[in-house]
Amino acid sequence: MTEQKKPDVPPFAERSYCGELGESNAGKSVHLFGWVHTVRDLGGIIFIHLRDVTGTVQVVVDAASPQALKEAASSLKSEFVVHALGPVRKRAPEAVNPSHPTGTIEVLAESIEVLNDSLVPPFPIDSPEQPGEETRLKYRYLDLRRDDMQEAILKRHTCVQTMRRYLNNHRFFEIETPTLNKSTPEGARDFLVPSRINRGRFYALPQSPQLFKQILMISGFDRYYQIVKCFRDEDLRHDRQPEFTQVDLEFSFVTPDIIMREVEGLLADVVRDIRGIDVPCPFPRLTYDQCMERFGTDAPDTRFNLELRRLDDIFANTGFNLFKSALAVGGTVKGIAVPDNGTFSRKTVDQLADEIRRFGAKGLATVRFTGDAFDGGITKFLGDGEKAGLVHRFGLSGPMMLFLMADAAAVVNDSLSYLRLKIARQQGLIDEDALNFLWVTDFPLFEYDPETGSYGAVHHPFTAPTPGCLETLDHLTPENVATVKAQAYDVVLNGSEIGGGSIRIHTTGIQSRIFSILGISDEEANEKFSFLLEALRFGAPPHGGIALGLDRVMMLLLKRHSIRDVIAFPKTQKGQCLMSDAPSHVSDHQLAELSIKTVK
RNA sequence: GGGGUGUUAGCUCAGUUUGGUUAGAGUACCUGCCUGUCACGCAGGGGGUCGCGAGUUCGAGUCUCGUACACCCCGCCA
Repeated sequence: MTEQKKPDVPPFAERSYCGELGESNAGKSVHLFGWVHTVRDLGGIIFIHLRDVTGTVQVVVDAASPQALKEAASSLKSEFVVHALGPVRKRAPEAVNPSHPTGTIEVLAESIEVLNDSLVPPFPIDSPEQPGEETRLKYRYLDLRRDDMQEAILKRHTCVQTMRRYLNNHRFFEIETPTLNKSTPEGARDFLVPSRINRGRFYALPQSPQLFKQILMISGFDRYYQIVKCFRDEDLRHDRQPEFTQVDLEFSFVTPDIIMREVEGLLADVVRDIRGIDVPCPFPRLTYDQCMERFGTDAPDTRFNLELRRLDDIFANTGFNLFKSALAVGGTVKGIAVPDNGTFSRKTVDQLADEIRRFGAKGLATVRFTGDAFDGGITKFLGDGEKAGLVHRFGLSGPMMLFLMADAAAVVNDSLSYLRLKIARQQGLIDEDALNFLWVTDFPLFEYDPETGSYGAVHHPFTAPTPGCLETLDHLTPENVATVKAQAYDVVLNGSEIGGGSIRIHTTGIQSRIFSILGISDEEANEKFSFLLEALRFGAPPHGGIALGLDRVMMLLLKRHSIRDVIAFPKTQKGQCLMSDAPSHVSDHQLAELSIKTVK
């Protein structure tokens, strides 16, 4: 409507950013390009909050403005893309908004040009309230405009920049590995990609660049890293997507200790840049066996206590039949003691007992310690020696509620570790600002499957045993298998595994022995890993590495509840992208080219 | 493969226990008013396949069965 002469192309090169304006810019005329965040039309005066990637700033069209400008301003709607031009000015003291980063200034509009209009957005961009997951994923481009998503994506950028800087400074080389690779039946299910040129053959997307990074060590690039997508076709969880990002590291001439120190330095830098706090290094370390004993899990949350205590000895001669029979068949008795804050009614305890049935738990015994005596629950089954044992084992002094279980070790550990976390949350024992890193070391090398009578690799088949366990390999039994430890380590943050790695086998002799224990024949090994096995014969250096889950690290550092909230374009639990509608059907022509027929 | 929660206006949610008049609220949207707002305010207005499909019933948002989708969990994830 205005007759002002405008250049064909707005002066993008002279752009200023909304969120970077401050009192030091007062008097300067600025060109702003951004989205209309809010419009407040008071009649004679109109306030517009304009938003770009740096934040928002108030643009004001005051009563003295030309009528055309006032009309243009009052016709603005949410999410219109505009070019605003005008001088920055300090606000009057009574007009300052201290809760806003740019609240001390505003831009007095001299012109406002609509570069593009917008439909009414399906949900508000300016509200901290999140729409439903489905709506957010369908309109992901709008969801990503919201403040918390902008923060997540930008901090993720900061995180990878920090990591690259650290790794570059520590003599790591960033090297790419193939995405189209060979399928290996071990581990997770592969995503397959049909080959057009090679009819009937398939590539697999990498579950991790494991073999290639080992090959790079053999090639002499003695420190490698890659921030890389990995793919696993398994069911999704809040912390598992079919494609996810690993920070993948591999070192030559290395001990677990060297790797752990480097990862500690890397994560400490990231935490400093993302959260602005210093993480104490080195991180605490626990062995796998210690973890299972004290927490019932290999990824314990150490932000609170409520540790598990083994009670087998106390109940060795118990008259309580449930415990007696569990111990008789090789089970274990463990328990946790929780401050009794009066919330443990019969109903809440029954509810907890019900929740652990998913782990196979058949029951949950409780007993209350009042401060000087036991009361309720299984009190009547407890002898004096057992009572004294419990007081001593748990260090009971004040009122406590004891949760006791007798069952197979796995059931007891799964159930009690779940209860430990659940009760800690209920009682508010967890400091949500804390970042408790932990190394878990000395994992078992193998796991025994009684159903098939075979051994499997806990980490992967290239993991080196600890030197002291080599002899046991020659007479391995289901009884002593747990004593064979791997040079493998996980890094845990607040009860979530955020990374894991190992020292690799670098000689063919040991590798063959491991394959044979795993029931992998020479032919099979050659068919699957021949290039690695052959490469090991050409002067493979001692090497090892680790991979960190970038999505999980970001989720935890930003206190989000799902890795979906730190991934720009995540998939739903059924593996679909609600925005692009992947996966989709393809044409018969495409299938024919690939020599593929689908079955109903 | 299994268990659980949810699905009502564009969005966030009440209403479902105990079936019963025309299904509500906040917000967003539209119209008008408003000269310092920043969750602007005031007045008015439009907006519903109660996820979908069957069934029970005189009558279903509400009860039953099936089903779709989203989320959480078990299995799975070297």
